[in-house]
Amino acid sequence: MLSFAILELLHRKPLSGYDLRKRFSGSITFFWKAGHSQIYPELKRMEREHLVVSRRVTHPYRPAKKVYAITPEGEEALRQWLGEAPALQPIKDEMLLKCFAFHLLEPEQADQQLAHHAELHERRLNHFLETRRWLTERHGPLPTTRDPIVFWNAMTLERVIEFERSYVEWCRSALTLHREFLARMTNGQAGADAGVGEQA
Amino acid sequence: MLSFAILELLHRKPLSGYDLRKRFSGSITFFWKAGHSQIYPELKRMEREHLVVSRRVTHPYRPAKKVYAITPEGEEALRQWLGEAPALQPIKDEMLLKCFAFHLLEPEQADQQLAHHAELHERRLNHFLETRRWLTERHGPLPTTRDPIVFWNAMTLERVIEFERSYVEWCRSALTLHREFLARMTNGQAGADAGVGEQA
DNA sequence: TAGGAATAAGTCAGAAGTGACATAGGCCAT
DNA sequence: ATGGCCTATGTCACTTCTGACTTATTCCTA
Repeated sequence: MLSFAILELLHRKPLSGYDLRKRFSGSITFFWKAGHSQIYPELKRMEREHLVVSRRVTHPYRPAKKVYAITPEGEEALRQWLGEAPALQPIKDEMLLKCFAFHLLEPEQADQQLAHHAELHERRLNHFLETRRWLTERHGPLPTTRDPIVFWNAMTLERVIEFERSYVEWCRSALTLHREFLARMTNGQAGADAGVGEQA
Repeated sequence: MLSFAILELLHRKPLSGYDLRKRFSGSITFFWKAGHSQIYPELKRMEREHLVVSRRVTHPYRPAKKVYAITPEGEEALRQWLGEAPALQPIKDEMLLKCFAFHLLEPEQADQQLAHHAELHERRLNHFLETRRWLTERHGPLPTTRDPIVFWNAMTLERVIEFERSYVEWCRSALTLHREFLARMTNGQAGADAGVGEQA
């Protein structure tokens, strides 16, 4: 999988391992991330398999770098992979796993965690919104682009923005519902089903 | 991480490896999944570390099973983990990675993939909605529960339902926008910026 | 009576991913 | 001149995860 992400980036423009590393912890992080300890060995493997070629580039006052470019074979592999329908991603979310177990925690601690997580996602949301602003400034209003690359970039961005937006919303609504739940518990402590009767 | 998911389930009720495996490919799949080749060794490791204890249970007409139960040490570990704030999950989604590269594909192929993916997520959404119906039938309308376990179960479910809903919506809107994009391309082929003028 | 499904428990090789460690030159500020 | 940051490339040990293979019993159906 990582190899295809690399191929896609190299298809746009030849890059060094260092450049790739910056992308995988920067703009591309929306949908894929990788550390440099994964990238360098992967590039070597890909060169062995002729998907990419490297060229040594020396710079008067910088360490030499190896700039990788995609080969026709690499492009072929990329297109082939693109044609296959991806399977559903399994959802793996530590926060949800914890949420599932929150009944073991003091209610205030659960609230605290929800509030904190809302903040984390909101921060990432703002980052994505900024990226969108930046994209719009460079390429004009996105619904009118004529560049397929910009178009699909924008579509990808929309998805992660929507993801973060709905996550933040969920945290907030869970907080509200939890407070209501607690109020229900302290109000009519006696009858186990009092709340149901009141609502009906 | 897997160990905490296991501890949480064992806290509810002692289970065999086989039972756990069913949960990790069934109801619990919303937010965590694991194969049995992960579960069995993990249980052994956890028993070595005294987080769980196993008891051999023989059954007249079934293979013998090992039923695992959480220990006080295990519960302590679970509570401690629960108290720590989880970090943001990195988003890793093969579909989004492909979407980012769709400019390399024939437009019809991109449409096909989006439509197919919408269907996959819709199917999962329907599955979650059914789970919610089932939960409501058993425990009454969720906003009025008095059981913390049911409450947090419901909250977790709400999140994954919202996730799937927004994913399906995104697929559909991307499809629509893509068709508009293509129309814009074939309409005013000549001027590179004709579309912008028309919109303004 | 043969085969399939469900119950039950594993192993193992390999891929993927993480975090720490290692090295090295140049730039800039204190 | 010393320390910290940026460029630049790597290794290594470890954990996690995946998919395939293995074994055994019982129950039901064709």
